Amino acid sequence: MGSAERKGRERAERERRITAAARAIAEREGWSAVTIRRLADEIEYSQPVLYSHFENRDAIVTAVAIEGFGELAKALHKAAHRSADRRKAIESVATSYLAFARQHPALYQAMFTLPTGLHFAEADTKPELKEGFAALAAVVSPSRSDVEAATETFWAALHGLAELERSGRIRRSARDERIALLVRGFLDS
Amino acid sequence: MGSAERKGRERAERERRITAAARAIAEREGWSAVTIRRLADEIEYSQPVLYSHFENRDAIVTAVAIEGFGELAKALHKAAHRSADRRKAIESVATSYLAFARQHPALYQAMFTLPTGLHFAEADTKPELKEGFAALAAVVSPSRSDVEAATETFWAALHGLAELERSGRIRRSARDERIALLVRGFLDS
DNA sequence: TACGTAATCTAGCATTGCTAGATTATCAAG
DNA sequence: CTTGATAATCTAGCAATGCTAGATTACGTA
Repeated sequence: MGSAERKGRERAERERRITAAARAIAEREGWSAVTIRRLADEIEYSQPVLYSHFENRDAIVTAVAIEGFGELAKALHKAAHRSADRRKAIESVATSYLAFARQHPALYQAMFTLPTGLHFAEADTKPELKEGFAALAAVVSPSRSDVEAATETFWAALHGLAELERSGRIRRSARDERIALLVRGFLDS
Repeated sequence: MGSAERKGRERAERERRITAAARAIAEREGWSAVTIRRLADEIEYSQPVLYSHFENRDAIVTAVAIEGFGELAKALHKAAHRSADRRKAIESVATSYLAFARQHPALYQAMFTLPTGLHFAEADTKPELKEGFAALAAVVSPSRSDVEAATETFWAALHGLAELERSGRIRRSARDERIALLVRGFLDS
């Protein structure tokens, strides 16, 4: 009687479709267009069904955000291994980070500026969240004693650049110049 | 017949009360508690009156944000002149910036993460927005040729630190250590 | 086949931003 | 002082939102 397993699979698949729809709509029309009714339409179920998968709307945003952290971690890991030269590796990671934020603005927004209740540097931190941090740490400066603080600072700089660029508060034209400055600041151990 | 002037003053005063109420409620209970009905109650007028002052809710947030940029600029200017030593000046500015973000979280949110349609580095940039940038620029490195890019990068780092700290994604305990790292990165011209 | 449970839906509540149209206050002209 | 036009303000309501109680249907089991 594998019907329970089948139901489980179908449930998981439906949940996947919910987050996928949320992400797609958000990326196309912004998060304010992601309404429960709209998602219900998209998956061809009634609204209450969504609440059997997620506690509330924010939980859907959170699910998308976690997905995003996984993808960002993968991208950063890849970028970190593109060169053996430390300077080039840092630069590659920085460029990748900013490209990720630029190419998935709604996803990035879910990860960092929408209320999700996701925390780091705490006991219940999800693995997806830790991996990205690890990829940054690996490239910052494996030798220095203050790896964690240095990684946090590097991450903050990248996040700030991503945010200020997205909101049109720093010049898009000077992106490379800023990356160069940032990388230089993190080179001299 | 100075009644027109009196009406103008009363109107301005009412507008001031609207933004003040919005800011106070936001700082106490978060921006989601700032509803038009609530503000109308607070100023003891009906809801439509608010729309004779602001086009919509976002415009009220924007007004508060501009107020915030003015105050931040003042704080940074003051911090920049606290020491003649460049290293100490930078450090003072960085510390002030982060303290400002920490002490007025809702205000800072209005300035940077809520949709306001405020831009920089553009023609219609408001003076309040430019002044803060100028205070940062003054301290970064008046000698180097790339002042603007350096200032943007410094600003981004500060903004990133403020945001990641607020959302609990970097350790509060390591704040000073991160500031030290940041300042060192921006010292060697 | 009948029953009990789980899955799903219909219908609705309260709250939101915003607005049309009615009502009241204001003030110059007669 | 009265009148009438204009400006200021309010009442009442719309459509959309997140969310949920209670009815209905589907489904596996005895």
